[in-house]
Amino acid sequence: MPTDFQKKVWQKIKKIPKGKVSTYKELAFALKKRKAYQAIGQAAKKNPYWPAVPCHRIVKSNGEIGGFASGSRVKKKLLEKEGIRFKNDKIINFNQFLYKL
DNA sequence: GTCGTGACTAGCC
DNA sequence: CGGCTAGCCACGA
Repeated sequence: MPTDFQKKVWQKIKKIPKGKVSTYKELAFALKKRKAYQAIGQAAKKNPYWPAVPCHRIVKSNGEIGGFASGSRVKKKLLEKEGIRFKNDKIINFNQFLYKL
């Protein structure tokens, strides 16, 4: 049973257009709880609607992929498929792909 | 009700 | 620039 918080988080994530990414921080800020970035991660992890909810478009604020329940390798692959380039586990031109809410 | 954990971030050394 | 610490939020035990 999803909580309101999680639903809000997923709702935000779903708004991220293809080929773009967002950060936990931005998401938290959009939810009026800028310090809940870790809670965002909790919601993503418990996300039952994957991959309906593109939680793979959420990355760390420094441009790294971060973690991923199904494996960061898959996450990277999905993002690359959408046109995002990686340098090891960091996004190249991260700011360019960043989708600000 | 309290404690520990986590897909985190910012600050300090 | 790399490593460690503290702080914040939601969730499960």
